[in-house]
Amino acid sequence: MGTPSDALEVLAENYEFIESIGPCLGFRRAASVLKSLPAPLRNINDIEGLPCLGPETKAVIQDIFECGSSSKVEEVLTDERYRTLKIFTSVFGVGPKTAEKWYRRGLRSLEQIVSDSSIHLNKMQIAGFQYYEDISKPVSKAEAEAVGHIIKEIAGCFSPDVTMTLTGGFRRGKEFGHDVDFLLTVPRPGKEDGLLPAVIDQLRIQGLLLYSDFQESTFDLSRLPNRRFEAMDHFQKCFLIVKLKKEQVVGQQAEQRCGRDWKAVRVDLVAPPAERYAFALLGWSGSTQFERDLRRYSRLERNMLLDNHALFDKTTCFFCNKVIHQRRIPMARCDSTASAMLTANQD
DNA sequence: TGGCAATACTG
DNA sequence: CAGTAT
DNA sequence: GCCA
Repeated sequence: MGTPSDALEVLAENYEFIESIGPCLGFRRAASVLKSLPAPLRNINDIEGLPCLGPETKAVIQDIFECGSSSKVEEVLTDERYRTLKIFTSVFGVGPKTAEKWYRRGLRSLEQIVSDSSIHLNKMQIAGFQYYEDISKPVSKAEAEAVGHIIKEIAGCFSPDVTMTLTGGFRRGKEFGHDVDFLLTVPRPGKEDGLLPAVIDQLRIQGLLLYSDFQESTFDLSRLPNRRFEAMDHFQKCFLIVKLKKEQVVGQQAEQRCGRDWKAVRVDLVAPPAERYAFALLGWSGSTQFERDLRRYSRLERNMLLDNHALFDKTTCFFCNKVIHQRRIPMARCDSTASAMLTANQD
């Protein structure tokens, strides 16, 4: 669409495709700032005083106000290379490098890719093509909740006191997403270890598991400036594609005769130790741009290192653990607080 | 003019 | 290590 | 591309 932030995102994506990371980030931040505004821009003067909006982004926004579109953006949108890379990178497992490689070989469509026997796809890309129709469609909130019921049911069998939280875009209030993210925790320390393998096994047994990539991620504290805690923390996650039966989705009729009664959905599950829940929640709530800016702010402005597990103070060489005594803060207030200094937590 | 989030897995 | 994922 |  023709909103200024969409236009800036197009330019950001184009710079990503030509592997020009700087301008890409510049346009991404600018787009995020516009989305963080309480009300849409009325005219070009409204950008006065906003961060991350310099001469280049201003010109684009001005063009949109004056002409209804920006010629630079329109040019990108009609560019064959941009259009092709956009299609290629829309496949799960295909990034800018692979897309570029295919483009250079003269390939222009997904049909050409799948029918080219000299192309060797990895496991992720095979799943990406196999379920492309489904997983490239947006996931509705109702679908996300239906997936939630399935996972919660299974996880509850493993451990009745499991808690499950919908994160990602849906936690930020979005009505649609490209995947569904859940955080799972059990109060008993160490008990979370077997959780995801058990969930994955059960999904497989029920015939609902279409793709699974399980990751045992180890958080190595000894790598930090502080070598006093030699502890290793871990933190499991998995990237899945699951079969969601349409009858499980509230307010949706299984359409008979023509076609399947299910849809493939991308699902990410994360199982941190209860003690790490706050950091995991922060890290998995997004948006991508918000997470980047938060980490950059931690490091550059506060001399701290933030990741999905912890916040480390480089000045005192201590981990900041106060925040694990969680307070319930509405997302909206988190966002506005943070976006006062950072760019926004919107997509 | 340098720097742009940070980390884990696959092949 | 390069590439993709989050 | 924007900023420190």
